[in-house]
Amino acid sequence: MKNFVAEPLWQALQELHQQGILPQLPAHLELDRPKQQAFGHLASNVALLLSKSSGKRPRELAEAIAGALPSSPWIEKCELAGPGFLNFFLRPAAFQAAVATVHAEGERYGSMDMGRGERIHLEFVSANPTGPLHVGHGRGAAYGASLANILRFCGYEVFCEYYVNDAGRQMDILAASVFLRYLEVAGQALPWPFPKSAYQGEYVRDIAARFHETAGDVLLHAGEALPALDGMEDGDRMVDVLIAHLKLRLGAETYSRLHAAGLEEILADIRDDLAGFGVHYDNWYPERSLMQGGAVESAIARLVEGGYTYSSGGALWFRSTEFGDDKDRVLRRENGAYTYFASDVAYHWEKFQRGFGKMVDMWGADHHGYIPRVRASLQALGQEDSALEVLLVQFAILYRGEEKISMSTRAGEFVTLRQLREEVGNDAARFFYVLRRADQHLDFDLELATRHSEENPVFYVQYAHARVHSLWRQAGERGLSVPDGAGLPALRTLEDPREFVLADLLWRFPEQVESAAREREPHQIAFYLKELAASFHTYYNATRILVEDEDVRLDRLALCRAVARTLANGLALLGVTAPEQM
RNA sequence: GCGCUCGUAGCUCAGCUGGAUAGAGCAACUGACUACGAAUCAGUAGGUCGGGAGUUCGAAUCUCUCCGAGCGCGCCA
Repeated sequence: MKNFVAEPLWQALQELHQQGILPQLPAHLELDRPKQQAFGHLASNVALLLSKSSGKRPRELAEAIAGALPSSPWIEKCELAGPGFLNFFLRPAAFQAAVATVHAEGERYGSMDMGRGERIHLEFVSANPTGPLHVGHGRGAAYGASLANILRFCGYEVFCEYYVNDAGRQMDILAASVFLRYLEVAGQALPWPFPKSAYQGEYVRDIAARFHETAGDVLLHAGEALPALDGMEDGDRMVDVLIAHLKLRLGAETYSRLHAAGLEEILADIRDDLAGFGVHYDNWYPERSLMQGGAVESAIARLVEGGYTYSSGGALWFRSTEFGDDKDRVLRRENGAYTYFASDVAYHWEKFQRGFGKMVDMWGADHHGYIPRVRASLQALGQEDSALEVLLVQFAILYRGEEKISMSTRAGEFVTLRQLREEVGNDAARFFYVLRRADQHLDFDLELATRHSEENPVFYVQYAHARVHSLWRQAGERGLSVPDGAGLPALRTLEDPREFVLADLLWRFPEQVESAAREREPHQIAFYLKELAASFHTYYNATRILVEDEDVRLDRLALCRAVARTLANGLALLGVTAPEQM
């Protein structure tokens, strides 16, 4: 729609440029939608921007531009206003064209080819598989999946990946936790209370019980001489002692069986949970494969060859300070083990090797201090700084009424994503999650969400969609003719200002999608949908749609149907259903 | 202490690469169903955009500085 004005405006500017009145043309044209009706449908500030380089006063320049505008079937008039704004008023035909465009493009309305098939690697959630996903992870899932949909809609080829941290110490702690519960299941009492630094959740007990069913008592011997933990502080060292004991007593093979039992079961649960939430991945990337495939060694070898490393205190360090990081970072510890950072360097390098020139990572906001070092490593490995984009997602803060609920995975007192989905439903959860900018804290009040779920904005939007379909049902019952898509009405009768407001909003959808994609902000779609639904409800309450006059009726139905189509397209981007009845 | 993010109506939040009188939803108050779904709508009230200074035709938006909040600063992941 902006092209209706942008093209003639651009012609006028070029005309003045050739005449020598404008020494310089703007890099791009910006058209605003003024808040006040008196300022027209679209406004340009180009005269204000060009006044300096042309040495002319803004109003004088605006006048010249207005005079050079070619005539257009879409533009009613162009007025000068304020310090030098150009205010454009559109003809009804411009709005009527919106309805026809929506119907012509259907499910593809709002899509575009901005990305031109560019490949984007999108990594999100990637929670450690040490327990079920909680509501904080749900936010990342909803945000990432919606962003993937939006980017695909804009012509990008998006590859979604979940990075599985299956190699770290946290997994060892899980294995130890499962083992202790296993002893209890087998009827063997622990010589000390279950450690607080181990995973306490009920799910650990369940995994242990199933593991006992398949493995039997063959691991029991390792529980016979458990290390004395008396007097030891319940913390990292205590679990390390336990892990060391287990590895020694069980042997590598049996230990890895125990390790795998926990990992596989939890991972299966996470996959199932996300799939049920409408979140799909193209690949699940195990951290262990980096180790086993030698990717870590080769990435680090590259850093060493490039002269970006040094040894100190028996450890291998990366000079990340050369690329703006606060301090240098350890890649390989004194004990020879690689750090988590080392595998992350390898992981990002490996993504690049797979042909992804563009990587978008979504991390919890508490990881923001981690960005400079990863960015540094990519630069040291010769990649463009812009190759990696990190989006931070604040964790959701969960409330039950006034009471804040803590979400420590180890303590096991968290609300799972699965529980949330069951309580409020997928639609409400998906919509609610993207109703805020990702980098803002999200207060999620369970009591409100469960008790007053009908107050959730998602119902407001879905209701607007259902109302349109209700019109069709009504028309059918009364034997009235309805537009059938093939024979779209000419839309001559649409001329109510409220109809133009709606049509103008329909025009805005593609612009909003583009903006959401560019800024990586799905919440823009959610806000847009609320606005479109509100305008529709207003129109619906003020205007009778199913009137006797057939021309008017068909036009209004076509407009309503275009609204429903646009609502459905937008909801689909957010992974929310568009019901025809509620 | 250093770094990142943030501070907009009673509450929760929008505000598009600075644009013309700062918006929405809840909550409060007043109205609209013998009418296509009242899960809705119309209206009233509510803000020195944390304080101050600067940049310019023009600042919630950019810069600086204070105040306040959250997070991060490990040979953890």
